[in-house]
Amino acid sequence: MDNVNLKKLAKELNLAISTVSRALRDSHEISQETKDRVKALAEKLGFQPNPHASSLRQSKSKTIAVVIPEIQNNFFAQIMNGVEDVAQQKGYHVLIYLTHEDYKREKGILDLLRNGRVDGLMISVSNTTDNFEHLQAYCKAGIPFVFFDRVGELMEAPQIMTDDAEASCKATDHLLKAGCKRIAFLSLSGNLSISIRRQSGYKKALAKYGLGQHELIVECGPEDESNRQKIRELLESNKPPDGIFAAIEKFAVNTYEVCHALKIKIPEKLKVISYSNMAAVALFDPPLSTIVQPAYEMGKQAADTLFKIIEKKSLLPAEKKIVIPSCIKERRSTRG
Amino acid sequence: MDNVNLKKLAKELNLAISTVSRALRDSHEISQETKDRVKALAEKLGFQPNPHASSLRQSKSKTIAVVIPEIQNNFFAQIMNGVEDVAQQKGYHVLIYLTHEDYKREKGILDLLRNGRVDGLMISVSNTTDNFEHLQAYCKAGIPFVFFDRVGELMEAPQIMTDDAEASCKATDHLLKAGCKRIAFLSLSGNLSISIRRQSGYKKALAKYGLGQHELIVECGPEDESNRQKIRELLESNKPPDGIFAAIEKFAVNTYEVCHALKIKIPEKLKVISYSNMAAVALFDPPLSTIVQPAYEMGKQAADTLFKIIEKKSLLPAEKKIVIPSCIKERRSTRG
DNA sequence: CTGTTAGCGCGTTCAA
DNA sequence: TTGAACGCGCTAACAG
Repeated sequence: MDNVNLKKLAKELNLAISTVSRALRDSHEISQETKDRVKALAEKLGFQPNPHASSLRQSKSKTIAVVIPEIQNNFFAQIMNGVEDVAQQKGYHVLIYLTHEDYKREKGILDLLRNGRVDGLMISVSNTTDNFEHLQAYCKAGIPFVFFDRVGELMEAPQIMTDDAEASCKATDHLLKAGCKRIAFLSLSGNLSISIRRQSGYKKALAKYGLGQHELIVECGPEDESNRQKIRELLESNKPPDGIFAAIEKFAVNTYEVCHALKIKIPEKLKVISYSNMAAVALFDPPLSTIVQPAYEMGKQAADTLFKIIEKKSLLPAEKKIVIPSCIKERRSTRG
Repeated sequence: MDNVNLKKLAKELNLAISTVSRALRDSHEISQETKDRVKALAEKLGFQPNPHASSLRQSKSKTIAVVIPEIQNNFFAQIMNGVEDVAQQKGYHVLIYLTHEDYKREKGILDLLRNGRVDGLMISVSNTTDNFEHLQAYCKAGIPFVFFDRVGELMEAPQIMTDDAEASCKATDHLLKAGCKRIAFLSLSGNLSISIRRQSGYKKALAKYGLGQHELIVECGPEDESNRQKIRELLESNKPPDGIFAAIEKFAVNTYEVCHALKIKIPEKLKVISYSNMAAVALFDPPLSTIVQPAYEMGKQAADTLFKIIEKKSLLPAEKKIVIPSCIKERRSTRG
């Protein structure tokens, strides 16, 4: 079994447990010879210190948690990639939790993480989360945590996000320059700060062109069929839009599905642009113009920031709110 | 801080620590009145037992690990989804580790997991893994673990996989029926059992049509540019294939990229089918025919099986090797 | 340089 | 029905 522990090593070597412990941790107060003997045996028996014992002793778990709405979305997958890279390099372990956009689940998960299981956590909140009480507790207790992408703007915790308003403004501007007169914005329902910022960018661009009265916002959600229904109604109305800006990838896919079904030509009849991190959008019919978020980079930054807090390094004001720009990738779906 | 522990509760209530402990675990030897008092205070103070202490005490971590090659692949994302659902329901935590198809990394991760950090683990091995010594150790130690998809066929551990040979045979057959005479198979390099089984299905179908001498196997890897290079050479050779069967999604994407660049018409000049779990392939130009693996189901099954072992339930022989069928989704890329 | 001792917080004896 | 005491495996303070 796995009962190869310090006690066993100590007995085998006729040393005290603490000596073995120190030898393995390269303490300067142990002779080289002893170190060598200890390490040789540890290697031979494949010794691995029991993590729970050392966590208990040091109040340090060498583990962080990542709480995200879903994983079947390239954006969050890339985030995980970035986080895992940093964590693996730091010798940390990563717990993953999915909220499925459900506030209750999110709260339940956070409750479980309040007693030392992890040294810190990063979260992108669910779209049904409309209060932050479950997170306030962490703030007060001084437990390290950071927000990324879907942040709690009014909270003290560090936030890693993208320039949603600016990018959305540019995307809308791009549609307008491509000739659109009536642009619909497919928004993620709920009161997430990113939704609000993306909407505001959209509105700002319209206003700039004097089209403020043509705002057309459709709230979509996690269910494909319901989204398609809404989009179909929109496109079959007597004043259909000639451009669609989808706040998340899923809604662009739903739009394409409806257009294919209704034989609506993109970009001739309808131009489409969307937030998305999927590389394969370049192979869509037609290739989809996208706003690409630097997801991997965000994951890394979020992890780096979290580790800085964990290691009690003080954060500069500029490090408490990191905004990384997204970039627009123009493709055929918005060709003028 | 988080020092709300048994001791604190006990002091506050004028009870012994052990009494509080038992009350919270609903021991039958505690009076209802005491239980109520204890639970009320625990609730009020938001008590959460220290997980490291109980793990240490009970040699049970309530945590499992999932080791996968990458997360930025819909198949593995769906696997995670299935696993996480089961785990969350069972009150377990999920650690995620990415090997990036690197044997060394895989071995390093497994070494870290050998001493009680997790109660069990599931793994889909990297394609550079050609020996299973790092896993044999688990077998011998009797630590619960299961393989899924990329399994170690010769090992004792339970395996959850799909009918690779049959599905690949059917996919090749489908290409042949669509009129292909010369089909190339884009194989994942390395000696994974899934690669071998997928190849064998491909070969079997060719043999059935008396085309055994036309086998055309191209080994691809994780690097896009190198894959595109190989595919370009293949398609520009003097005897180019009229059908391509991609063993993994990535290679189909690479094929499409090359075809778009070379203006090779799919399906007129070249028919393409691929393993893939991406829903958006239906929006490709042209829509891509795919072999879809029941990834979410596999993740659930793998987790279920793992928990059965963890809970010391004996496994029926039929549960030690679970094969779930994939299904073929025909789309325009293979139209005859 | 090495050994002895004392907890970390919990669950589980054994006693009362 | 409750309490006192022990130990899971490890690290750190204190001796020598």
